[in-house]
Amino acid sequence: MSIQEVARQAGVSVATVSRAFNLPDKVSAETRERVASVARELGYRPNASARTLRTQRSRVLGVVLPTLLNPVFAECLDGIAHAAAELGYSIMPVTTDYQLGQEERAVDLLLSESVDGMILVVSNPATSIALQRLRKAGTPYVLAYNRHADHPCVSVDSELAVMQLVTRLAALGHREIAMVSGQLSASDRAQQRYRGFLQGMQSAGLSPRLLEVPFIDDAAAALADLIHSARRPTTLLCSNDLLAIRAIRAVRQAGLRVPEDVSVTGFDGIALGLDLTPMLSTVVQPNARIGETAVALIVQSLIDGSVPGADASQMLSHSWRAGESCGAAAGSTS
Amino acid sequence: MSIQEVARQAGVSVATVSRAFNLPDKVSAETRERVASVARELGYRPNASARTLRTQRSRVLGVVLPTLLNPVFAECLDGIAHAAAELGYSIMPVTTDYQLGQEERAVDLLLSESVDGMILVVSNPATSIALQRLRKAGTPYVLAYNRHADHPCVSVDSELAVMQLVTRLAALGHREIAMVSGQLSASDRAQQRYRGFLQGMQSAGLSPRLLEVPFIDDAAAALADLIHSARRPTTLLCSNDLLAIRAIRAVRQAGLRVPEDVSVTGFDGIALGLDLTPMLSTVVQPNARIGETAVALIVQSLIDGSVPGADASQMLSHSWRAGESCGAAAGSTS
DNA sequence: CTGTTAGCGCTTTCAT
DNA sequence: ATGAAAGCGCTAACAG
Repeated sequence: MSIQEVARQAGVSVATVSRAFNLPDKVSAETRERVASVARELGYRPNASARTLRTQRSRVLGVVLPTLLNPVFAECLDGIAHAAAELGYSIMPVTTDYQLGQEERAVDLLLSESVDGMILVVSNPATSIALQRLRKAGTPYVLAYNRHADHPCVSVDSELAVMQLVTRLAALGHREIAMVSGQLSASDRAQQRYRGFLQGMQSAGLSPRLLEVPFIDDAAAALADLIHSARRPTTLLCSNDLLAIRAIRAVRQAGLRVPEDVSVTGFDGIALGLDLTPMLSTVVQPNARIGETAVALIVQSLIDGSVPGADASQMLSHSWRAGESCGAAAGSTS
Repeated sequence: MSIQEVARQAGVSVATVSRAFNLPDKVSAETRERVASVARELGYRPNASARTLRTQRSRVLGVVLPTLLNPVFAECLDGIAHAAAELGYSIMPVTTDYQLGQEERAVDLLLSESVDGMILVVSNPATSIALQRLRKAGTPYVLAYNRHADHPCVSVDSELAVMQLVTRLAALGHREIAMVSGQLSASDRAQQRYRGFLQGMQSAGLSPRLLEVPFIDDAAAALADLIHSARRPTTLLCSNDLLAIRAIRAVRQAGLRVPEDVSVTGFDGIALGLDLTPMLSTVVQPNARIGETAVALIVQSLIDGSVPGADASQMLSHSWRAGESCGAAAGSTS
């Protein structure tokens, strides 16, 4: 079912059929309707590859993200999908499973697919080879969750958010606060959150402790050790919600209560946290809006014919969900 | 950066460049390497649209699913993404937000994009207009989670799974079992699960109760009512994990314990359920494998040059995750 | 083993 | 308002 066939059956040229769809007012009403009706009858669907080849625009946005198994990214992708659909774009997501090599493969793949732009969540913008190649290619791109002075990024101020959180915890009487994080070297987000933790603890005059859990599957055991350690933390400040949920379980498995014995906080604001008992106390990122904003940035640049620069970066505001997994420090009078 | 440029710089014809990449053994080693090195230098990337237009194969699989906000579908899409990547395919997902109209739009869009095949989760295969159109178009497709005699489906035997679950509950002394479901008319899965419930209850000689929650946001209130009703159920058998998680919260908000006072069971087997406390007792579907299997079916048909028929349907095995949210009936001696 | 060439379906000047 | 024709980048006969 090509445009040729429609043209033939409608008794017009292919150019007219094309115009009837793309530049309706350059075609007489009569012709336009005849073409439309023939097209409908034949079930004609314009061929996107041909259009892409001819116009050099695909109306597809590439998305590179670590995994769909973490609801943070699923929520973000959902936001991307909606915003893209709204603006007439399709999306082509590629997961990297947190593997650097996959980032490059993903970018190459998407460049081959002639995507008009890319949204990516990389491990570390400062060192990403994929990003260098992408920039050289000249395809518009925006980073999500990442934060770096040389690239356009949509993110939240993680550092500030964690500092505020530490302040809040200190006010609740917590003095033994341990941060629980995935591998710090694995992502700039983790590092930013950790920096915020260090600063916050310093401001509060508290000494920081860190539990780094390189492999997520070891989290339970590592957490158990921490909970049973000599100076048991009164708060487990987790670097993300998934970790926090595991931490809550670890605390309870140890026979302790959350938040009465140990407070647990998360970071991400995944929707599921709202339905847990105790409701997850966490720093909420506007995940869907991060995705939507990234799409808006890309599409705007497509309209302008520009490429988003670092100055296009947007810092979206985070918020605190009080939840129920965080309370006053045990034995505190506050 | 086109194949022309590479050809020119390498001093060969475009055909030879094309061969060097796609049919390496039809080209002398020397030429092949020269082409490869020129291509590398120039950062040449074959244009997928041109190839698609020429070969009539895009190596893209379309995916139509309700939402990415439910981890079930995110897990399935993750499986699809991995299997597709493994086989050299890209994916183009479209979400429908459970809206019938969106299913048609999604299918049309993906047909326009010349996807080689589609994997879809529709509301109801029996009545789906999108499916009719898709079949007429002749593009290979496979349904996931859906189940229907006229279409190729990858699913689990939901009916059986719920029957088995009821039997298990009855053995634990539960007699007041209420099923909690989303809108039954909204999906064939919900209906199948409900049928399994009815059959199981009948076999056990128990009288079924149903709480249908049309709008998920009303779940909390509706569940609270049910829990405070005259004959409080000893088990809330939920139609999916998200509902079960909300149910657990509702029970606790009512000042009751799970599972001591009320047992709660789910259906789906989302990974997060493992980390909850109590760990979610649920019917586990192999979500990633459902996606992988669907991909395998499509790709096989692409190789065969066939279109998967209903006889290609696969029923994957489910399992029961005992978890901790389901226990013996209160006051039961078993 | 390599080159020439047609054409996939579409948009877009340039004419008329 | 409409048509003719070129060409986007690639692959696959076909010829040599």
